[in-house]
Amino acid sequence: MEFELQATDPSSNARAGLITTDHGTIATPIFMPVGTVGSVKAVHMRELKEDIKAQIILGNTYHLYLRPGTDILKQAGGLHKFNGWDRPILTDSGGFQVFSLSANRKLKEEGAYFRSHIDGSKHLFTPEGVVDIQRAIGADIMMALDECPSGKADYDYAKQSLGLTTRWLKRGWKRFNETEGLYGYRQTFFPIVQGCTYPDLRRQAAMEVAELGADGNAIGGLAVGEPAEVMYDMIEVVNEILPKDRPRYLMGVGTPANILEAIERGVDMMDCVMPTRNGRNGMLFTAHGIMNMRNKKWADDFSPLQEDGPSYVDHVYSKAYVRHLFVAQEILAMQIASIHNLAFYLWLVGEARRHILAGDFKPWKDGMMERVTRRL
RNA sequence: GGGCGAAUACCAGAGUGGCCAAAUGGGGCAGACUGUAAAUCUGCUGGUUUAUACCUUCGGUGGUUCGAAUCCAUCUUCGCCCA
Repeated sequence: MEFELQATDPSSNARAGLITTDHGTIATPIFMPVGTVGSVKAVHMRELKEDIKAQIILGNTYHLYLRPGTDILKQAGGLHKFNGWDRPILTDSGGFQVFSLSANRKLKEEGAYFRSHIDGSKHLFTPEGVVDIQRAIGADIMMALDECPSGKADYDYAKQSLGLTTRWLKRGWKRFNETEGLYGYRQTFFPIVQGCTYPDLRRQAAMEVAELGADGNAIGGLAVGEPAEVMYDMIEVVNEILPKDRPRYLMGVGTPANILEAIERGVDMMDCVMPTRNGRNGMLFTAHGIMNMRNKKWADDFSPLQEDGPSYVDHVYSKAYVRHLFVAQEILAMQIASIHNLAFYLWLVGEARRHILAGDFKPWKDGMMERVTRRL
């Protein structure tokens, strides 16, 4: 994987660049739709490409390991062949599941013991094993196994957790360098900076991560309960240290506003379930504000979903119709909402990139902030 | 014409003397959701600007009772059966 830094905004740390993988090029800053089990929920591959204009999607090690399992993925020839997506794929390591399924797990030095949410069976994720699984999945970018503590974790816990994450990182990095991809194309491995909301821990983690010299670096453990301002501060602290010539991936973020703030602070890649999950639950993000499609006020509003929206669903369907579909619990409601939200997210980062290249990102972003946070 | 049964909040439907402003489900309204155990979850849903408070409600009217959605009489409407 290569990264070319193309431009930096004159009045902020926002950057535009190009990531090249064996499955194609990614123009940054980029938002990556989440396709946990190998599917971006409610969205076809064709829609992802043609309507949403996704450049890279996520998969999840935890979910794919449990189902369909590495055996099937190997037989398929990797996830790209299995799900029909021939552009880049990034897989999360399952570190976040260790956090979000915390009721069912136990952390030990050797790895994370957990029970399957599907059938209750017992499993162990080690830093090495998770690399092996991601080799089987065939992700272009794989992630280190980490622990993602709550945004409210105290200092002692955060410090001890970071120690574990760092030791796991070294083991995973070693395994990555000792193995090769199974399907004839290159894979790369991103380490993850943890450290909760504590600047000294974040700095320490960022330095340890930077030392590895990986193709790209991730910032994890944010947007997990801490105030947004704290998250922004942590991004600044970490990005001062992470190398400028490698992409920076802020994991699991976020709202359109979060994304603009992160880009301003030098983040290049982001992912989040918000456009799809909240979309399925009736929430639409637009360039003019946020709409809850179940609200009665849309019942007789026959104007297009978003008149100047980037996706065909914005023009074909009216607000009143989409509200009707949500109220009637029609599957189409979720498809439309997911396509709309993802297309908007991709439009947003595309505009950010355009303005970075043009040198006027900061004023554009400042103007957008009020618009994307407004409640319609 | 006769007999039997039923009428409860937006809908369906419990409740058959006080703990009933009235279960439950649906519907409606609002909120939450950030590396997806989520087409999920939470609240509200007679009125009174707050309420362990008061007021108005269980087809209509009139009774019995300290007290009625619940008992009695009668009327109305609907359903079923007989003619």
